[in-house]
Amino acid sequence: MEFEKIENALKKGEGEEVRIRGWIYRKRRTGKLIFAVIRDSSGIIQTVVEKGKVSEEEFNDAKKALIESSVEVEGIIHEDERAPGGRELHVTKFRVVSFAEDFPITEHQSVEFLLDNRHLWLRSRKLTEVMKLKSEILRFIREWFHENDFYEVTPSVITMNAAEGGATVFSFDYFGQPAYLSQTAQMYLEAMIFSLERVWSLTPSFRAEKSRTRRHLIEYWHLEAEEAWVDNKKNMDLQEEMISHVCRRVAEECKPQIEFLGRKAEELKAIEPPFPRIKYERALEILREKGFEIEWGDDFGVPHERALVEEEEKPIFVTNFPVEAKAFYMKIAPDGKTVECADMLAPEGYGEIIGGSEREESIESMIERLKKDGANIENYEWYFDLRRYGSVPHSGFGLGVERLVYWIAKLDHIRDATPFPRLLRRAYP
RNA sequence: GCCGGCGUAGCUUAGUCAGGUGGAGCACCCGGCUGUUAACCGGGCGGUCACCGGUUCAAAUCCGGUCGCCGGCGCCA
Repeated sequence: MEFEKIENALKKGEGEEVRIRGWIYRKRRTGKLIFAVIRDSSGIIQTVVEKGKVSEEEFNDAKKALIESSVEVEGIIHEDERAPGGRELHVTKFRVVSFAEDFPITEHQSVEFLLDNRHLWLRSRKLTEVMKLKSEILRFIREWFHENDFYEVTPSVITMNAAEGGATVFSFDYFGQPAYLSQTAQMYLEAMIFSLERVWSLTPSFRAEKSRTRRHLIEYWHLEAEEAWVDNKKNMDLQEEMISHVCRRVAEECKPQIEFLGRKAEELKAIEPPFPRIKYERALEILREKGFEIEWGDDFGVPHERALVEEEEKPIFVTNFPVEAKAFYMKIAPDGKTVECADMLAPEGYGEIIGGSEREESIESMIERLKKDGANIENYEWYFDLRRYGSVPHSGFGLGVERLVYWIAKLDHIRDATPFPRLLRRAYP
């Protein structure tokens, strides 16, 4: 007999024989009966081991086996209202594959202890559901790019460019030369649009900033796209279509995962184009009406973003930030003061999930802004070549995958959107 | 980097204000129970009170310092 996934075993009828394998999730004993709840990747089922119905040795093994012991179990499915879920497995054969030692995680846990034991806490229901959801979100993202004529490309994560803005980078010795861990693949993607026109990539990105917030990871999965012949408006159209596609597909296919996590499928179904678009200037007015003291030129902090989206049900775009608040590669707008950029802020106060812009084509304008930042112009020569040989209008955007998961899964901290979070004070396990 | 909080058994904690032999629940072990749902009942095992120094007859407790973690801000996706 083949092993059955627990999900399927639970669908079998009264009296049917099944064989499952997994880990002991909970165990209760009462005299001659042992109730062992078994979990595998698909779900959990209560098994009943009764003295006399299995060999003496098997009964004793079942008695001894602690939580998280791995087991193979055969038995008969019975409907019983006393069982969680109304169905259980009456065991005829109980084999312990490996006896677990005392499992350190018990009913009361602190954040610190769970992070120290992340490798074990990944077995919890919550993280299991989040990891399944993340896998599906990535699948839907890939689905959308494929349907919209994008090529998936694989840029390098090791770079000589100390990258954008003033963001801090991790540096290391590359056979005697200084090199850095990438913060963005954007410039490499820009190079590739001249052959592939529409490209996207999924890479790890690294930020050495000492950020201590619930929405920052030191290492995160960065999804970036770059599109030839596309301006900032069309760029926003693409972003809202992609996000809406992912939300709709999650609502359709991941209902058990999201509802376990407290996110209603209807809330995600309601996410569809168009998303509200407001200019930075208008956002300033809204913030001032809400009592913030904020000057033209200031970038938004967490409280500002939260205030802009706390009452929204869909994500919003904030466009046309002041030139001095954004990176050198963003195209300067006709007004001369702002850039053709757009930040997508997730609703319910979750804040920025995407940053995008139309790219500057004037080499002079970029050099001027890079000099203001004190950057070494020589490092950008190859990038300027992209403007020298048949430049075209183009735009792109970058999305923090964990931020998307954080919002969709309604998490209270981004660390739970990734299996082994790298945080300011933690890179173990 | 700044501000705040916390650190007592494997885990979660009481005790710290007001110095005087560190208690409990969970986990684990032993025993009991033929329908448990975080099972229950009885017993047992388990402590460098984060670390270093000081005050005191006496420090988990008071004082000084160090380290670690958490939360918020700043910075950023």
